[in-house]
Amino acid sequence: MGSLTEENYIKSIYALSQATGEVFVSELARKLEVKLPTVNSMIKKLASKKIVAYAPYQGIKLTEKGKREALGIIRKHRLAELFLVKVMGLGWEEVHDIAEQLEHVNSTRFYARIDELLNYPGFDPHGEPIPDSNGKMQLQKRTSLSDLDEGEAATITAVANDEKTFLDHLNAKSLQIGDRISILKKELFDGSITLQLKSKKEVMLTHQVAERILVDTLNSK
Amino acid sequence: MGSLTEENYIKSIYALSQATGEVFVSELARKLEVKLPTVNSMIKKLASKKIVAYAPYQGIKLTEKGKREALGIIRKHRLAELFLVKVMGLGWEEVHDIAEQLEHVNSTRFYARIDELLNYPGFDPHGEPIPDSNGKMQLQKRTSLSDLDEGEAATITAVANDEKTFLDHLNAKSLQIGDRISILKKELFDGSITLQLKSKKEVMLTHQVAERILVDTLNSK
DNA sequence: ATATAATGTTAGACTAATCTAATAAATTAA
DNA sequence: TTAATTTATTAGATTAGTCTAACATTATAT
Ligand SMILES: [Mn+2]
Ligand SMILES: [Mn+2]
Ligand SMILES: [Mn+2]
Ligand SMILES: [Mn+2]
Repeated sequence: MGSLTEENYIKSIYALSQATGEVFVSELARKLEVKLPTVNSMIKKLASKKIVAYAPYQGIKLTEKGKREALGIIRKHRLAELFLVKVMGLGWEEVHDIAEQLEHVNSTRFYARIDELLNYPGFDPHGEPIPDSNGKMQLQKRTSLSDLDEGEAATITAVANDEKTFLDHLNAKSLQIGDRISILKKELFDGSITLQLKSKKEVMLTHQVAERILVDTLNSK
Repeated sequence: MGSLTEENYIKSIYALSQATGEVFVSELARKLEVKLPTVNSMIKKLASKKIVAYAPYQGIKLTEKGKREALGIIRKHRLAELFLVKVMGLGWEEVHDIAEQLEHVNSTRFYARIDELLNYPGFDPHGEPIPDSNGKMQLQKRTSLSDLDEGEAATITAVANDEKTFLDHLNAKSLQIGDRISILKKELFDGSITLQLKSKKEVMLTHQVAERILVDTLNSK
């Protein structure tokens, strides 16, 4: 087990690499809100621990060991979030910050029990897959709501952002995971979208918001 | 809020001061398993933050501010322990180490919710009083089982030690908080004690163990 | 009352994690 | 293909928390 700081680097490298595969020192510095030389020296340390592969001026890549560590932390984060919602009755908009702390708790027993109480869940409150204890997670299509065309229908499966301000916004528009929606209108000018909910209510979303909502277009009725 | 390290110093100072009022640098060093100069410099820092009062070669005393901080941490520790037992179904012998980590979680919401789910409990799974959000806790008599005489009866109200090995020992002897017991025999030679449980079963305890069991002698029928 | 033991302090060094300033390499644009 | 820009590295400093070695103070025991 590394330090809390190391864990946060590993988690961020994993998150950034999901898109591209490789991560640059500058990206990581931006994400972690530290300066470049700070990241540079931490990366050297993680490289010496065989958690990342790194050669100067090349990108950073997690090793298998690094990936395993990352998935372990992500597993704890997501289990914690679901536990906070399902067992403790907190809102999906307020659990991320607490999970940022709980993900560093070192106790197999604690997390095994959470997993058990939740009946080995596959997804967190934001629709993100929860890695199992071997790091395997269920696949999911991640189509952005902003990529749908007028007339199309879909089910909200996840959100690409855990921040309170974003989720408060969705709460205000009464959008939740699992909701069936259809696209009434898509503005060419600014990409904003008008949806119809199952309740027949109409909601307008800016492109910024829509692109962070992930949907499944299978008519899973 | 101080750092995790500072919080651990504050908690230990509080614990040690419960008996004596004043705490010596050496005691604290022993408890925290660090060397004297380490404590010396940390104490200077805590003094500059007005968390302790300290003059060289005198004892360390928590200020009001320090006491408030200490009680806040103890509150979180004990709420966490009870939550782990009552809501998560863990054993009283395995919760202390997890609570050592959870006590540093910084989230009013998390702890308010635990408090609420447990219905504002007064005591933790080891019988220790839980400070309320103002730092007030219920008084309790703390008579040690080793101070009772032959023939006396009492109810186990608390244990003076949270460690797994000790609690595993009590589990093996089937002793629990709330159990009514009576003293059958007290050996003068080594202070060991033989008890009778309500189930009529007899158990022998060494002095070492008996002195860590706290009882209430009121014949609370 | 002095020696011995126990306890506490100071000085100086180390590691982890951070920073700023200076420099170097790689990329992009003119 | 040189210049400008972006990106990364090195050097050196800082803070938190720890250590060892040397010294100082206080308490205790002849
Ligand atoms: Mn999250
Ligand atoms: Mn999430
Ligand atoms: Mn405890
Ligand atoms: Mn306890």
